[in-house]
Amino acid sequence: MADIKELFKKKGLRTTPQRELIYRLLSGSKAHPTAEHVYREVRKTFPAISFNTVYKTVRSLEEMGFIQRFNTGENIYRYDANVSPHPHFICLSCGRVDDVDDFPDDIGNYVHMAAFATHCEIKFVNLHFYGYCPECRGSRPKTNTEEEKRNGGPD
Amino acid sequence: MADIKELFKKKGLRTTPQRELIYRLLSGSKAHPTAEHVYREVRKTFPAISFNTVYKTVRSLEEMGFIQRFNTGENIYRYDANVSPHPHFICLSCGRVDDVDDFPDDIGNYVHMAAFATHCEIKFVNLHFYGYCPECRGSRPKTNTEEEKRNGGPD
DNA sequence: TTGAATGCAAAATATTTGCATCTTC
DNA sequence: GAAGATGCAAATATTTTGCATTCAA
Repeated sequence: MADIKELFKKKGLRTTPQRELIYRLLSGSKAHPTAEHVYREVRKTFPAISFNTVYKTVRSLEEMGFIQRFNTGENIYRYDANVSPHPHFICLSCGRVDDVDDFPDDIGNYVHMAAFATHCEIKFVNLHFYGYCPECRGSRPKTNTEEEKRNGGPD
Repeated sequence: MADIKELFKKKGLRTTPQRELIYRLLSGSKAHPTAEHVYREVRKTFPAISFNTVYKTVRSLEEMGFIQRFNTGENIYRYDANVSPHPHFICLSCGRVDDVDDFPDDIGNYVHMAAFATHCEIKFVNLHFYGYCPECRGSRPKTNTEEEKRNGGPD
């Protein structure tokens, strides 16, 4: 990876120890943390940091294209230093959010299909899968609530 | 459409005038309204209805599979009486949320692809496209902020 | 009549803004 | 030294819960 200081400079962002650590943490994580998660992690190094600083930092990192922000449907923003288009898996039981690296399609191509179908200018795409991870599959409630929900409604 | 009263009964929901109207409004709308939108609409018929009733009603309609809830990334839940899997388009300028009816793929099939790739039990999928609708395309800011964001970051 | 639905109010959760102080450039 | 970043606090927006009253079955 190129020098962080240089990358920041190119985008007009000053390099502060807090900001550098926040970006490093996000770059080194595949957990798709929320601002709160990042805050808790950064405090191990900067105990005096405020949530507000973390929040504003991830916002500017996102605005400058260093990370992407998305929402899995739990009404909490999550951040991802992997800015290339890729699907996510969200476990309905434990809430983990994983990258889906082996999805056979390049979902970047969906953008063109959607542009053709909608006559809109498509900028980016989100593809989210919901279900149960192997760890949760065994222990989740017997009633397939989610499936029933989807299939039991009127048509 | 089958008799609403019967549909509700099948799911153990009582039929109240408010609930019936809320479901009718959602069934007749392609606008993917928020709870607040529904509230404002229902008040035209029931001026005394509380937001809370609307909120609880859409929640139970969702739990019973009559509608689906999703989040486009603006941290507001939206509701859709079309419970079959279909992509959505979100305009980054005016915020409208449209169905993408002519998307060539049956995105229900993505569920199987994701199950194979993730080794998880996939229950449903969300596919969201972000961009500019024809009405907003001309009037949006000259700087392609969103695109720059996506392409200008580090790799 | 009885449990569910409604209406009102308040709590909880997360995001966002204001401003004084400090730091990077 | 000036513009941007940080830290503290409070405002905002939405979702969610509690409870007394009303209503559908």
